[in-house]
Amino acid sequence: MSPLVVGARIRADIIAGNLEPGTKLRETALAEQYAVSRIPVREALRSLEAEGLVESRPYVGSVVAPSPIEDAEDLFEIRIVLESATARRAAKRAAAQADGGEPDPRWRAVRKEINGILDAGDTVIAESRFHDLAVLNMRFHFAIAELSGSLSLISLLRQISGKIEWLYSLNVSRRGTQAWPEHRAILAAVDAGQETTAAELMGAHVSRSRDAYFAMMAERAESGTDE
Amino acid sequence: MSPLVVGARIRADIIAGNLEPGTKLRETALAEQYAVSRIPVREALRSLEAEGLVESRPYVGSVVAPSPIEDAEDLFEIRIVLESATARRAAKRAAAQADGGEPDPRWRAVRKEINGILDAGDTVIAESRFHDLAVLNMRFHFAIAELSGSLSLISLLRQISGKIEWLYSLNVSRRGTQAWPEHRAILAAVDAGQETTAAELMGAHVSRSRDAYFAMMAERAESGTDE
DNA sequence: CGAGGTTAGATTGTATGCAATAGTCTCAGA
DNA sequence: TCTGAGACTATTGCATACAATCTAACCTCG
Repeated sequence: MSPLVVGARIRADIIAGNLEPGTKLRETALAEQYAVSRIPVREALRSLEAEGLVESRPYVGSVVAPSPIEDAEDLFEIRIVLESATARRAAKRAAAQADGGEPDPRWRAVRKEINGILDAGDTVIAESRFHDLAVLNMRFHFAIAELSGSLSLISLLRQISGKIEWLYSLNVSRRGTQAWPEHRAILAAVDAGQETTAAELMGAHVSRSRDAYFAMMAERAESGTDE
Repeated sequence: MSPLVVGARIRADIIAGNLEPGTKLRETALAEQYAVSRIPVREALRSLEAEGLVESRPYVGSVVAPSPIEDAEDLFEIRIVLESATARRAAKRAAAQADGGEPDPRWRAVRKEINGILDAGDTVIAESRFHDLAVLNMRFHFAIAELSGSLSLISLLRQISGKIEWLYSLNVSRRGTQAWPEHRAILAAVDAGQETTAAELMGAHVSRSRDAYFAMMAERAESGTDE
């Protein structure tokens, strides 16, 4: 087990629901579970605390934060604005590079990675592997954020997407299949340097994602088990 | 020197400009500077990394992140949506409590703290202590977020407000004096449980703050020294 | 003279052990 | 029986020590 990945494991356990909100996170227990010492565990907890996934109090300990279900609407609204911004900024940088601005070497690498993501998504859809599609979806959105060149926006996306992912964890959405092709349109606008178009497409894309989420929740609520 | 406060000290040094972007943050040096061991320093760096104030790479180290000046517009836009949400949610909870819902004991404490903040702001304005006003301003906005009862929104505000503060650090804005009375109007809407009014007032409030920021920047740009 | 490998130094990552604190349980007293 | 004070225990906070890794200088070889 790699030691720097402890944080990712705990985060995954929280998002997947293996660790329910309110669960006390004892450092020694986690250290033993992941076969490391308490030090990496503590650092992981600090990161998760900053992400809002756990709550910590000095000399008392850390507990899993309450689920963000109550905040779903607000989180989506913020995400719409945030991701519109990343798309707009990415388009702006694309245009700048086309005009012969400073040729960021990482740009081409990320841009190439996106092609791979999109192709992989097509394959995964053909094989109906929905969980993998969710991962690819996240990677696409983060890659666009990386193209924006703004560390601020990237770190905000990290924080908010963790919670959105948590929202979705209960039941995997099947919207991905229909929404996937929209990514290519967004990317085309980015490549063309069309800032407003890129922002609008991304905003609409995320907005539809939100609508699908709430439609799904409503359906779930009707179908009975509200526990 | 209290040891848990190391993170706050480093953050303050970054925001104040004592540590310029790109500066390498060596753990031993920081530990010596604050008279603690490397452990609390490392935990602080993890938090700052999650906040986007520091960039870290394994076995290489941490450097101060680039200033978010380029992202000012996007950050303000996100903040408008975010803080409108906190105000709306706070108003919603106020109405729920008035209707005899579960009486959160912390609510009254925070609500009382806000009164103190507002009064202190009046005093500070009378004495023209602008730096203290900026601190009180932050505390007001965080207190409203706390009334919203949403940990997700609070942690997002923490992250984004750190960057907004960084934006302002170069030259203290004087808008605070004019904007301060708006806080009472926002609070009144919250207390009355008027969700949409609270959200709109907060949105307009933050929006004017943004306008003031850009006006100030434009003025600075005209007045010559662009470095 | 340049390129590539190699070694030494510095820096980060982790483990162990001890100190400090909070929560709890017990027990005496009213 | 209830209340409060005090010690006890579990857990977190931190310092020291060692291992792993990166970077840069240097040396060798073409």
